[in-house]
Amino acid sequence: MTDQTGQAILEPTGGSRAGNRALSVMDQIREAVLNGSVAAGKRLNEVRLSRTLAVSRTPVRAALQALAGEGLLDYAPNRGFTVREFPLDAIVDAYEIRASLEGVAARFAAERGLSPDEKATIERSLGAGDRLLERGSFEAGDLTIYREINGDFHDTLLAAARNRMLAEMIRICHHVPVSSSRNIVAFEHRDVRRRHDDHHRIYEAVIAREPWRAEMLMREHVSSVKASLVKFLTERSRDNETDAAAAGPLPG
Amino acid sequence: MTDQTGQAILEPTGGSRAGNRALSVMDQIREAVLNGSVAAGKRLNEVRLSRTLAVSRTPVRAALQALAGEGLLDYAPNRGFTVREFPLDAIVDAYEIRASLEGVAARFAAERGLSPDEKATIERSLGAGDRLLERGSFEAGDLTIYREINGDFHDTLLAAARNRMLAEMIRICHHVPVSSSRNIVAFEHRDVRRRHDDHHRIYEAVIAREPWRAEMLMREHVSSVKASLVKFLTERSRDNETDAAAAGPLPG
DNA sequence: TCAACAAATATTACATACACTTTTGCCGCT
DNA sequence: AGCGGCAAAAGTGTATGTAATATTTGTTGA
Repeated sequence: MTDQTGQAILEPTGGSRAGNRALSVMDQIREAVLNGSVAAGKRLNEVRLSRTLAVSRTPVRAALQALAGEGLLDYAPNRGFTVREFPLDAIVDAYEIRASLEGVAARFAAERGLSPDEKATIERSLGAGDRLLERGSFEAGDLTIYREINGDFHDTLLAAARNRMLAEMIRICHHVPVSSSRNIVAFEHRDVRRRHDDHHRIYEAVIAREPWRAEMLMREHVSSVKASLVKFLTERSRDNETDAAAAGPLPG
Repeated sequence: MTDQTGQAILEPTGGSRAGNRALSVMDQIREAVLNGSVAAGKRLNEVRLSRTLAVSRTPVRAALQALAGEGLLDYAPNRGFTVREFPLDAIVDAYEIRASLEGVAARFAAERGLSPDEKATIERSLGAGDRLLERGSFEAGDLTIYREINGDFHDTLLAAARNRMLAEMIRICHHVPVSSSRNIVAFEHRDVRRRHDDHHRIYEAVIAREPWRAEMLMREHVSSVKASLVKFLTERSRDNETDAAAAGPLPG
């Protein structure tokens, strides 16, 4: 068992969050888990992690406990923490859950109304998307840009829902390893255009204060992303003949 | 500031979970938070807790971390953990979120089907409820019994959904302080009867493999519980003229 | 060759000491 | 009195040692 793989990716950098090594360590471990550099099911060794990250075991333990709370790790008494397994089923289900939750968020936003700032941000996002899609085809980097635009739209609407529990749950859905949106870039222009149209309609429903229509549209919107993902994953697993359980990270 | 209140409720008992003080401490603190014996917004002092519970700070910190992960506590660097505030709005929203999530769970259960054991459990729950409701009025303790019946129904359907993330999120919704179902017992016979009828219909939809109907029925079902809660809370806050922010625990 | 058991090793659980940050409260000043 | 600043106190963050538990390794006997 040469299990020194993976954990070498983690580097003893000071980390971004000053004044709290536990949080910094937490970010680094989460990053390593999300981008797949530590394999699912793998046991995370405290002392090795602390050596690798050049801190003591205490902040490492704190980080592991917090990440278990986020649902990224499993904990078993006297056996420590392991990277949680996310079979393909669970990943697809996570989209379904997210669709439902973001639907509620859209409904809340439509009920509660948007602040001027939020309106401005969303309208900027919609305009930027329109301009990006005008050309009819994508150039290099365009998908990365659209991902940002897409994130602004969803984040702002979620903020307008004004509910912390909802925000945290949706965040958890986003933090599913492998399926994490940043790993998915291989979408076609037509798909993106249709989703951007969805954004327009959702925003109209929110502005028109039509909560249930907003919810329904948002649900359908996220569900369609799920459908694209499934299509992408099945095609990919047909191409390279690895196992279909979505073990490895997707191509960036 | 006489802030030694509340924490005196916690006792240095060995705790139920053997072999792991952190988990035992976690259970005790959660209990204290859920039943309202430590007030919302209050700061949880590590050293005092460790003295009260007769353990060192290490398992206390672990427990606090985990509870923060459950969403019951807030954490701020260098300032420790505080009991999270749940304004009435957030409590009501939590029911809305739960309605959406349990709806998805019912859909999944209808798609995936129930095991023979699960069918048996649910049918037992339905039968027990029928018998309890036959008399037309409640006696002392009947509501407690029905709470158990109700719990069996929902738990079993959730298990049949076969999705861990969903189960954890719904569990979080259940663990909202004050609103925690065990604190709510003041429901009328007619309400319970109607909800039990809901259970029958939901089960029929699940057995008939009608996922979307099951989802819709479950959503409506949980939403109606929310409505009852709102009615109950507003009436209560009209009676005793304390603040309407639902600060104290509800009468058992 | 394999199973069962025991010693050795590895790893986590807990306690505690020290470092650093925040809060408290006192004091002198205006 | 009210305010600013400094020092003491309290509290959290981190490191590390020890105890308890799990895992591996090695040995023995069938």
